[in-house]
Amino acid sequence: MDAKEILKQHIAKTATLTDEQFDYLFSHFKAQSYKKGQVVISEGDKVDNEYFVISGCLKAFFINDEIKMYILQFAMPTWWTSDYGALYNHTRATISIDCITDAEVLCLSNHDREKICNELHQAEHFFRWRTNRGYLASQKRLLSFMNNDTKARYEELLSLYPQLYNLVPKHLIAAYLGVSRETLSRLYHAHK
Amino acid sequence: MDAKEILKQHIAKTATLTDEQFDYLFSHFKAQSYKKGQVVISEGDKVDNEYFVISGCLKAFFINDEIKMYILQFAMPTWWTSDYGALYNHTRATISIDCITDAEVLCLSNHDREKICNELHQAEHFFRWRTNRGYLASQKRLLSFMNNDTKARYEELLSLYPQLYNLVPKHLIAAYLGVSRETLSRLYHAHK
DNA sequence: GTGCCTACGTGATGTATATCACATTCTGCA
DNA sequence: TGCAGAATGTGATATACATCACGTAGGCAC
Repeated sequence: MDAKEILKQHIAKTATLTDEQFDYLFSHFKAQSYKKGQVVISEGDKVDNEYFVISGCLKAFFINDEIKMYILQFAMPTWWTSDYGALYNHTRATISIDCITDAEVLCLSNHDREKICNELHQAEHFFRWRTNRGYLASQKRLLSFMNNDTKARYEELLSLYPQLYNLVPKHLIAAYLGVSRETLSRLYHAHK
Repeated sequence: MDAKEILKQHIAKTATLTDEQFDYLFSHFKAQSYKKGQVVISEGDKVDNEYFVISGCLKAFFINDEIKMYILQFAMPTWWTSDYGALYNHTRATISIDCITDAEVLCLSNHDREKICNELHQAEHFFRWRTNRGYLASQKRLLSFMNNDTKARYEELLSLYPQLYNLVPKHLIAAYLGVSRETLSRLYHAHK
């Protein structure tokens, strides 16, 4: 299945577009390939695009003053990613994004998204629901952070995304869970 | 300023509606008054409405198996609140909402929101941006949780909402920060 | 193959915070 | 006004986790 078809089916779950409308929408996306390790958005950058993942795995992360990294999102196929704070508010990036594996994405500029949302009611409908789901996921993760200990969050992550365990190095999983790599290692080996 | 005018100005910041369109939108809201301590949504309830706060302060919270409470949101005037997971997915409430002070709200049913979004492109635009902002706030709080210690999060909360300090009991602030009330008390008295 | 860099494991130690227990102060209201 | 319950302060102890230090194993360049 090619990128266009993947996006089409993804959107069809939420919004009803004619083929012509989808073709018009799709004409604003730009395909892009990245190699493992390549940087998509770097802290301080001007942010113009958001990215729809076709294949591979990216990470969106924040680096604090003590050079500690926190991972906000592992972006897998059919996920959207960007520094949305910077994108929506036209500020410089505080979040960086790079590729954990080789990856193919479709880029959509902020300007074009707003233009299309304005032109096509159903596109606006789609993007409203996409954000709804992101909001719910974010709130769920926040609750999990407050309520569960590290071990429970680790098991929750792996049961949700079993492919992550073999795909990404453990210190990145630790950075997602917000614990040190040492603690994660001990947790993993402690219980059988 | 009455409830209708407050909602009108709130929406006008994001979307352009004619007076007729706004009147039509507003006709779907239902005004409601609550007393301090009154429950709006209780865990296990069927959730049909979301709430736009006109006056007062509500809290949206989660109670875990060990009867510990975590506060997801203090809902202040011009904020929206509900158990959005239950509302969007038509499941039973896992989040409860009650009133910290006497409060006035405008209720909007999920059914009516979707109907209006379908009928009025600008309404869909408004709700997309409302959720965008909620998503960004949630992500920011998640990052703050991972990156900052309790004291920094406490100061961040009070600098963002100074009125909270006198409005809500400290054990609720602790439940928002995700620490015990004892720790919050010690933190507060430790530094000067 | 040699050497280097990255990932990963593991022990020792320090620290922030939870938890339990109890004292004190505040507040609504009968 | 006085009282009960809620809110808050504070000490003692336990614990999860960070941090530092060091060791090992695997992949890749040359």
